[in-house]
Amino acid sequence: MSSKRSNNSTVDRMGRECLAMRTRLLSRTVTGVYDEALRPLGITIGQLNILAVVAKRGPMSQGEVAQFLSMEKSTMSRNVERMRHHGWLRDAPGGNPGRRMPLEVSAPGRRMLVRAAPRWAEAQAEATALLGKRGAAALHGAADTIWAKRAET
Amino acid sequence: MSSKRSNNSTVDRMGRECLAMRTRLLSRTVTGVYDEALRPLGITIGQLNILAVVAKRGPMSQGEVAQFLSMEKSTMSRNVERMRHHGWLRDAPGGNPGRRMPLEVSAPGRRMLVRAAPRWAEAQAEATALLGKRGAAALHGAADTIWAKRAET
DNA sequence: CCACGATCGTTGTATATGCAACACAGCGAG
DNA sequence: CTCGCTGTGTTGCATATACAACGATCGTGG
Repeated sequence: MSSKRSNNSTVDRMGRECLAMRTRLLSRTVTGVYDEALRPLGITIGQLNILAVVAKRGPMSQGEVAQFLSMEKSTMSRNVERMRHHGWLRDAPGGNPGRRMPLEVSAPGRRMLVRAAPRWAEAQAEATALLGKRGAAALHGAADTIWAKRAET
Repeated sequence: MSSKRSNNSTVDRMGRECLAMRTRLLSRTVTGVYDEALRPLGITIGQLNILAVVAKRGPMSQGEVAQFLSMEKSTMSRNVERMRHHGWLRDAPGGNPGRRMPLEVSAPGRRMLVRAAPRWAEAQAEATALLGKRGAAALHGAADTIWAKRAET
């Protein structure tokens, strides 16, 4: 009977304290804020992040972008495919097929960055307000912790 | 020229401070910890959360579960469909077709909860270690904040 | 020169997520 | 009673994510 009670309390904790449930709630909510702000431009926040990274750091292969953002290479592959079709990314000179293919931001991609910047800033402000300044700061800290641990590998 | 510099610095912030990028990194990482622990059982952390909620709170419609977990009704619909096929959830008596259909956890569902409980606890401990106790606590707080705001609506 | 291993990117399959449109049943106004 | 509204769930479509298997290429050892 005590084991049954113990099981029940674990089930209770699963429905109330689960960190996966909570991180996913945060991710859904925050992503929604940005995607709603960016929807008129036809770009998602994930794609905008990739665009900003490549714009800032210069030509890099999609594998390097994936490692920098801690994303799966297959997710990155499909994102790059869509962004190529939109004309925001293109091959940079210097790549060999089957080998590392450096990417760079094209002129339409730079225009998109310029148009998206104010909307991103609004969304960032809204998300910060939603989480509270303390919550937002804590989230930055937690992400930095993860980032550092993933960089070790 | 100052406007150009201002644009560049916004692009820089987009690639470094974006809250969506960070919440999604956290979500991917933490979800991976749980899903890896649960993979031998053939259940995902999202489905386990639903199972735990229904087990704890008794028969409820999928709409109620969706509202409780702040999930889209379509996401819930497809999850419930899969969980029905696995035999973990079934219709509870008292529903009318086209109207609210209460769900309950079946015997196989309860067995799954029992088998998953220790693995969930391990994953919870691993995720807490990954985030650090302070990070985990901050994440709980941030999720509570969001939860409260979503409940208002 | 060739076979092997390492690296990089793609593709198949499955789940998660969101928005929009739809189907369906009950309820209330006229 | 019928029409239209509301609440509930499903489905179409698109993106995000992960894992596994594959294909292509380069470098190296033989």
